[in-house]
Amino acid sequence: MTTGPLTSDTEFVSARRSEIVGIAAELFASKGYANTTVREIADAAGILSGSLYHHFDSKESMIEALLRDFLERIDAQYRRVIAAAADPVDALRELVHAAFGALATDRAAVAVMLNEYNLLVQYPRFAFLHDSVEESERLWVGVLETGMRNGALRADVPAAAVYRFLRDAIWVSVRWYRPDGPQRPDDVAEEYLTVLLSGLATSTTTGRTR
Amino acid sequence: MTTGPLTSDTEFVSARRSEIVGIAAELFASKGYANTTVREIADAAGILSGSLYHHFDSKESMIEALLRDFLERIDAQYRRVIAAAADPVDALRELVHAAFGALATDRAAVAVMLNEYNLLVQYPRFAFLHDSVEESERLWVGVLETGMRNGALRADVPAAAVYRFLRDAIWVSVRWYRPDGPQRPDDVAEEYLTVLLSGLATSTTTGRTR
DNA sequence: GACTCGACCAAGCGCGCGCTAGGGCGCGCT
DNA sequence: AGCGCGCCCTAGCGCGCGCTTGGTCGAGTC
Repeated sequence: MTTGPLTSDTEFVSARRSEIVGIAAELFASKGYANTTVREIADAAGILSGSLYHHFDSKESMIEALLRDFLERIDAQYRRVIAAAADPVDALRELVHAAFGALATDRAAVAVMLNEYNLLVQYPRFAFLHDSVEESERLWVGVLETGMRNGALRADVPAAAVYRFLRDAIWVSVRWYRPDGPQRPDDVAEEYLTVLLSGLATSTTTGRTR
Repeated sequence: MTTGPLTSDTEFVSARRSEIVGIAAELFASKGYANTTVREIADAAGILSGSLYHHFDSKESMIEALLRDFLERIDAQYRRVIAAAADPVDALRELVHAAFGALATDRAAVAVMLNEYNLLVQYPRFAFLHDSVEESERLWVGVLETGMRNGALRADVPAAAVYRFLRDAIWVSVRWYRPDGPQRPDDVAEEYLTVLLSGLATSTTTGRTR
């Protein structure tokens, strides 16, 4: 490594390149990957389209860089909060907060992940998406199952189903969540957790099965 | 109207046209609208790309026909189950079942709606999407608020937030739900309703607020 | 038998896309 | 002063896209 004493041991990428990834991310998030042209990305970056190819060898590698970076950071974050949690319910709470936190700090990346995952994951180049999603599932399901075993969480619904439910409900709220609005990510997380843990019904509700 | 005595009073469209809409829907759902070419749609229909333009005047009008039809039917379905319900909780249960039912009968349309809504709604031509989504929200929120007022549902979370949470969690399950799998739509609906109404926590769980 | 009409074919146009090749320019290092 | 290199420009290639135009064919109607 010849990145000098001030850089970390992670691979060095130019600041300009990271900046362009962020610009592309915003466009991908708002109009979709396929509907975003390299000319639009270049315009937004203040350069010509050809100049993008000094930093990337294709449009695909822009979205790849974006998603690799995001998934790596969210995975590290999940591991951190699980390690620091006192018990499974606490871990679950912190996981939900972490996911909503990502909604604020990485809004564009979450939107791109949500919108383009199904398309991209079909190609070998983006197999890492599938790996990362599976790894997250392993972490969440582990927390849920521990909670079910020790009786803190109800065990009559499969942990994997609960996880899918949660993940989707959280990620998809990127569609309407506005970071400049009145609600902080932690507020939304608490709202979700309230419904998730205690349920919508009151004690007067009859538990009929239809 | 000159559609003959056997057709309903709804606008007549040729059977072939409807068939092609269905074929296009599958492609739009699996690879995205922008990534589906008119040549692929024509191939799947067994004709040449130019021949599509006998039935439609553009690729856009195919997705428009698909979504108009779907939204009209789901709206009618929502109204039907609300009118037939005995109380708000019953209505909520039936709404959830209806939404999951649409997942089975109109999988492609739901997927297209989920994936392309944000893009399409920006164009005046697709303003009807926004109208229809607002109408659905009105219906669901009405049910939720009635339930909150009469004490059957907890009232400390805004009805609109609960609705968004529910809608998203249900629709997005089109990403993993397999109609040919072991789970019937009603099974999944019951699983969702269990968590939704009663919550994940058991009585031993402490209700800490972080 | 003449006519209509819905369904499709044959051939290809023009545009905008992702991407390329080669060159210019200034900053920092020696 | 000279050089290397990171960054960007100029100019444009070729392909695949949505869509068009004019025509063919067969079933139904009187």
